[in-house]
Amino acid sequence: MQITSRFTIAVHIITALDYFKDRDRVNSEFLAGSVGVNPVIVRTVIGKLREAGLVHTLKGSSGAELAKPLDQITFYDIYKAVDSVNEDEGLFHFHEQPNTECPVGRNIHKAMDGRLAAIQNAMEEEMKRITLADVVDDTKAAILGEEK
Amino acid sequence: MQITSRFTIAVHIITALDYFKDRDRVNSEFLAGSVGVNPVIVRTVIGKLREAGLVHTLKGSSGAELAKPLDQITFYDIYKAVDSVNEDEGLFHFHEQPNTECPVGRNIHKAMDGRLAAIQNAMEEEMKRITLADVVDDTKAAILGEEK
DNA sequence: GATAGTTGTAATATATCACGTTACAGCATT
DNA sequence: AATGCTGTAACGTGATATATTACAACTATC
Repeated sequence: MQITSRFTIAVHIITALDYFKDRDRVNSEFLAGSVGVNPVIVRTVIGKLREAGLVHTLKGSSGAELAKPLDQITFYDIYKAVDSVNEDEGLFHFHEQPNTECPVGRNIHKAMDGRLAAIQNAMEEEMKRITLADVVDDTKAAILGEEK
Repeated sequence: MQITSRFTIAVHIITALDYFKDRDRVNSEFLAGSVGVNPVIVRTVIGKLREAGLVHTLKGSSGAELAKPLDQITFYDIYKAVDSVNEDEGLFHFHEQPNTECPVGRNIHKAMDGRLAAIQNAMEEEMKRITLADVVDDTKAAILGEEK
């Protein structure tokens, strides 16, 4: 399994919104051209970012504006915004019908739950350490590095 | 998205193999009854564990024997054994066609790759800290705790 | 050594989900 | 008023996870 590409698409979009912020007509079609997906995908991802309070948009009007400075938007914020993992059930899909008439089946869930949560937490804590400023800075540096 | 239930099924199976090790007829049907899935699923999961060198089995003969002590089998070992995440592409599904004619599209991948790997690594390191002995101990303790 | 039990694995079915695509109402811009 | 854009619904499609049937090859037991 893999975490949905909506996550990397969202990071790509925010990076592009910053990079092209002084250019006009940064609409969903333009962004879709950069990301390489359908414009509807871009609009739905931006919709999720808006719901999460990360960007502001105006219906009928091009583009989107970041709601916070880049260094205050973390990978974790985006990961939550685009529903990367099931909110209710968590990162791990537990088999759904362990047999309650078996002592192991009856107790394995509670023996594992805390540890599965710890693993997911370790991942999420690492995501909180990474900001969009990090990615934008590195992207810009890579672009400058191309010119030789 | 979620990590396949084959992971928790594998942990359940190993726990049951230990718990019921002195009982005969611990075949795939018995295990399937405890886990709550089809016996063929049990046999394929055990097959993955065998390929990874975690258990020994004998074709035509019931059950499986652990190849290592429980405290030397980590969640990470099982996670790798059952192919929980795509080996080649990693935990994150990167959108596949960023536009190479766009400076952002051309550079976003390398600006993100190292950070995505760090997140996956944080998760995997946490998995290496948890052993099957931990889960088996807690499961047995929970079973004993029931008796009152 | 014949019989019954079991594994390993292929083949097929089904459900779910990610992503693509079309369509269009409603709002903004000119 | 005309044009462009967003937000969102609806539907299509391919990939994947899990279930299920079937059976050859092997083991255990009598």
